[in-house]
Amino acid sequence: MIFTTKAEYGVRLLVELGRQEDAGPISLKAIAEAEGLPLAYLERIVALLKRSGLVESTRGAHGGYRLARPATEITMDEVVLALEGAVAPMSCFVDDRDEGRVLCSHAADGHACATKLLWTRVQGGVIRALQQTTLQELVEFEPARVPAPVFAPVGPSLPVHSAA
Amino acid sequence: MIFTTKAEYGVRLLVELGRQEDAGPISLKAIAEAEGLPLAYLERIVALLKRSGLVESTRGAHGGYRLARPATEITMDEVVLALEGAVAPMSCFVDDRDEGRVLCSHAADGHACATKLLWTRVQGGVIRALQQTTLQELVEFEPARVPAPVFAPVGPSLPVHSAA
DNA sequence: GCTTCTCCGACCCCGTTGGTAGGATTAGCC
DNA sequence: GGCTAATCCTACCAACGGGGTCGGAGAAGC
Repeated sequence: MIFTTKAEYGVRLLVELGRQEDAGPISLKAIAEAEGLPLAYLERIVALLKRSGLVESTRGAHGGYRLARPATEITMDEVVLALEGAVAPMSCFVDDRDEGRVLCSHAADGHACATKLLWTRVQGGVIRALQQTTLQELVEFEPARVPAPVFAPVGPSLPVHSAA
Repeated sequence: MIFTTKAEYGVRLLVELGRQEDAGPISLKAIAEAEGLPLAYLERIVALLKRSGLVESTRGAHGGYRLARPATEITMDEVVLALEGAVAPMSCFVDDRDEGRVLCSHAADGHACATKLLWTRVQGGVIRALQQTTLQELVEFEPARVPAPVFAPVGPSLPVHSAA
């Protein structure tokens, strides 16, 4: 599993905010009820989004959350980064920003382990997919409770399937 | 984290086998020592590879493992599938092969949740990366203890770092 | 001052991961 | 036939992180 429920819930939360972008602040309680998610858990999730500057909050009665930027300018790589921390295929990838070298624990003597090539490609694929998706797209994908079209592939046709 | 150590160790094991493709069967003990991995754990991992028909074994003295097919014909999506099970971005993606519909737990009423679009794209990116990488490539990437080339980044520059 | 919110930390359950232990089976070799 | 080197197989275990709850403290509207 690539992502945890933090990413799932967080994205759904943002979609909900994006759907009513110019209404006032929306309370977590409303979102929790609309999406059927546990309120207390959402609190912790939205804190991550706030810390990353993706949402803003108003405290007190009639307070709530709103997007800090228009939905068209929020890409999913920021979102997932805020929610999950790094998007890394392996634990040895967590901190790979030292002059572009990716360190693997077992490759400390300067030679790159073969798996690095693979994980790097995978990571590239994930990040590219995230960067190319904006919050606005997701909002438009499911504007309300309209029965969705038979899932017409938006974007490029995706050969998605476990090969099994 | 996308993959666990099972994938990591399993791939390294296969690379080791691919590196000596036409020698006789190679014992796990030799691989464990060469790669610095726990033997008992490798046993369980290689069992997964065998079950999927990626390696063959010879029991008894001077026995060991060898690739069931040439390294050029082994793609990483098979390998990862064998080692990790399905490659799914979210738990609701585990079994998505019923006439192309992806089921999310909370979207049982026929409407697709917005996040599905995102997870589908991500999954596509991962699977594409895995399919396009063969074992042979990895073997050639690190044929021996030669210091690796400076590792040109695949894809766009990666803003990968933990924000936490 | 009450209510409705956001905020924040502590806590807890539980499945999975990573790894070990110990043995049973198979097969080459003297 | 025995010894030994290997695969096999099952059970067990500790640690960690994910997922979630609880209780309460601040902030702001009415």
